[in-house]
Amino acid sequence: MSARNTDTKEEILRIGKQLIQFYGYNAFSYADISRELNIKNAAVHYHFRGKEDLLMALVQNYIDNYQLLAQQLKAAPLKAVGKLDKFIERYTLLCETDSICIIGSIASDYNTLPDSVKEKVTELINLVMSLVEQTLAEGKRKGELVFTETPKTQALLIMTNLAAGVQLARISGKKDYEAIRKAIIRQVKS
Amino acid sequence: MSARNTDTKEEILRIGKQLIQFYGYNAFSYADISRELNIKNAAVHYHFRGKEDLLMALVQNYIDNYQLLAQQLKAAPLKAVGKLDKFIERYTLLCETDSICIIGSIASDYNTLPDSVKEKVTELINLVMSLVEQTLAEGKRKGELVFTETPKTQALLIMTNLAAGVQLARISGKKDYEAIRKAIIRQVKS
DNA sequence: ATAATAACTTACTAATAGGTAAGTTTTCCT
DNA sequence: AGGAAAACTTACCTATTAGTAAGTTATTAT
Repeated sequence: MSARNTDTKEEILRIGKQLIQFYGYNAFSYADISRELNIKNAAVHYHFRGKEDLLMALVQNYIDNYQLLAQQLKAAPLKAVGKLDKFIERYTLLCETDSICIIGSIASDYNTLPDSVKEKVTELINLVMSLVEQTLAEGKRKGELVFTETPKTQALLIMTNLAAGVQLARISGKKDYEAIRKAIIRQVKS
Repeated sequence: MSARNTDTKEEILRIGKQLIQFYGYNAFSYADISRELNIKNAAVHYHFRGKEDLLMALVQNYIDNYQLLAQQLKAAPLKAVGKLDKFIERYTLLCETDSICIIGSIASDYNTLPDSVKEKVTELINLVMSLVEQTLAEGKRKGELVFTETPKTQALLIMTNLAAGVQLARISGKKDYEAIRKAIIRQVKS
């Protein structure tokens, strides 16, 4: 309750995030959100004019979040493998709640989305990709990581392993995800 | 078969396949199918009682198709890389129509599906995974392929690269997919 | 030729979707 | 204390969804 509750907006984003990662964008409704928060449907529309706006805000939220992670990793006294681990950990957490990453979720519904969202998603992907790529490049330069592909390509391989890894885990179990996770590290370490 | 049209059922499956790979399971309706085929909504229900039954048939269709591919590859006078290429080619084709693989599409909507479908999808994944795994194992045994992971893990890596590769291509373009495709081959060749 | 049946169409449901306009309550600011 | 503005609720609306029952037309088998 904002004038009743100060953070309904953030709560909506929180639930929205959960729903899109668990069910997918086209499989949840404003009713799902309002039910969960014990508010009315129109209250959700008050904070986010339409579903498109909610998704937009959600993607922006992820952008902010990954920008923060990028900063933290830059400042952190961690080796490249440690930084990579920090990144991978996010996917491991998703996996534990049978959720998938928002990029994969949105990619699957991509052809049903308005252009505005598509552009924001491109922004998110570019950010995430360059974060991984730079971590890999830096690690290689410092001799902490070893791989033969370009950092960009290696980043693509890792990202796709993770994104589809959490998707696969839903169906064939978490062991497969764990095998993937360990293999990713092995491929750039050694 | 059909009084008016002999292959309406197969046409429905064809369109259904396209729709699920382009829009996703929760984003298409029987109306989309009937519009495309110039038949009425109820005609689709005549052939497939409900959307669940259609999806079920669709997944079974893929199972049949991959079983056929498995047989063809077994009989084909191809080296392991060639067999792998045949497999990868399917994803490359998907990519060209901005479509994604059915496994990734279903994985994204997985938590909205009935148990019956979930089981069939597991069957499909097991089939596809073992096809790749066996191709890799055989290639390694014959000295045609070189990789350090177990065939099972290497198959997981390749499958996730491809599944998420076509998803990513929707957003960030086909060049990224091509980079992934080439890297997959490099990783097991030489 | 006809009866059975397969393949439909017509004409409906009931439920849910996303969304809006107008009114009400709460909080904030002066 | 008294607005103004923010944060809602109430009460709708229209479109679409999956789905069904009953009737119609075409095909097939006898």
